[in-house]
Amino acid sequence: MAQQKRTRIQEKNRATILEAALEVFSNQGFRGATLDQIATAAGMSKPNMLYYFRSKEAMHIALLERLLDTWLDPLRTLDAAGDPVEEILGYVRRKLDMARAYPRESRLFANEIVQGAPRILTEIKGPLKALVDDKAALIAGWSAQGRIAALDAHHLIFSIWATTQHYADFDVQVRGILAPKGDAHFDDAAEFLAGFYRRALTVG
Amino acid sequence: MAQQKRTRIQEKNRATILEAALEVFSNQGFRGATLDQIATAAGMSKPNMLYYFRSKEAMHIALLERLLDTWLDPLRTLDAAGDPVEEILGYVRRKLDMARAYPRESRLFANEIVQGAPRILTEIKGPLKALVDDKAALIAGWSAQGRIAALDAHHLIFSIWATTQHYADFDVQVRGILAPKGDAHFDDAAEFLAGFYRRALTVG
DNA sequence: CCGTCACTTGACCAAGCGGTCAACAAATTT
DNA sequence: AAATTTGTTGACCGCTTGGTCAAGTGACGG
Repeated sequence: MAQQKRTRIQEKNRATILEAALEVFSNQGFRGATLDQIATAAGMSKPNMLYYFRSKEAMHIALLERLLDTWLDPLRTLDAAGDPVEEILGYVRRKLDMARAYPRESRLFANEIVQGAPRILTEIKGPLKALVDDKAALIAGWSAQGRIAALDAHHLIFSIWATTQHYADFDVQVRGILAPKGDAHFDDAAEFLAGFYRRALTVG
Repeated sequence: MAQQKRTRIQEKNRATILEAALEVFSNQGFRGATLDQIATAAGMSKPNMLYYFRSKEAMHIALLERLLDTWLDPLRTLDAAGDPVEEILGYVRRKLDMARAYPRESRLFANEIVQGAPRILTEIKGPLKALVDDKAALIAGWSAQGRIAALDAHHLIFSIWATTQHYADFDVQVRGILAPKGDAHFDDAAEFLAGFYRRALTVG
């Protein structure tokens, strides 16, 4: 049943369900979400929803799998041939754009990790670690050549994840503190991070 | 009932329950935690536990209240009289020490915020915002005087929160990627962040 | 118009949940 | 040592939850 041909109705309904599940899971967490909430958000009956996904967990797994792919794209495009500082700044910008465009995906991921990543730990230790190690080696090379400041590449990547995803995951806190300023805090963050990382990376 | 005299037994049992509740809430989130889990962790019966806290939510609120106080201490000690760069670096170090010493508290807080901070939004918009605005003004002053680089003080504070709490909240991810390295990643993080923030803050 | 198969749902169920209660045990006061 | 208050728990309750099932509807080829 893994890779069967799917009808147009199946394609559409599965997409509708995942959209609704993302909305609910990202706001309430896995345990906090209920099938009734998701069914209501998807505009269909609960049994019908379970006709497309055999369980609540199946929806969650489907979402996480779909997520990891797109989530790592910004890092994949880090180019060994480019200018080191500009490459890393570009990565920061792409990651922040992603947090702005897909905050629900970011929170879904955060929820999963904070609670011990019970469903994607193997993905983290496998493909994710492999990609990060690869790009960290690239950055470490730049650092060793003196083309960027001397720093630990893994922790640099962690800091980029942390500072960018923070604006999606901790959105209510950011808004609460920045209030009554408007919705421009993502633009302000982009400007701040650009200057910040440029100074931190530039050698000498 | 707010500030009644409490017997020694009450003092001890309430502490035991909160310790158990912190353990469970920080790992499973509010909805994911069950009273039975907490009661088992606390080594007492469920009704007895509810004799000390009238509801699950009461435990959660008690934990969050206790948390916010200590959580903001590192920021409070930011001293206007000190050297700007060293003061901020000291804050980074204290915040990271806190993430290392109290990861459960950090995850409890993260869980709450990620899911919209339903129980502490007023605290965030009130006392937390007040303190942050105060210290941000101090940092902005340093920045305007050219004693640190030109940057947005609020976003600097956000970046410090993000980079330090990341090591507590996303611990499994950090470990998964850094494996099979040992437990020294907090020390590595401290070294990385020190150099990183020093370069980012020092004026050109 | 019949058979088949994808699709849909109201009604239902068993398990897990937060919380109550009555009865009992242990301290503490008198 | 009686009386009263404080601490403790097994049994239970009503509700929510994830998931099932039987019965149905609709589409479509022959």
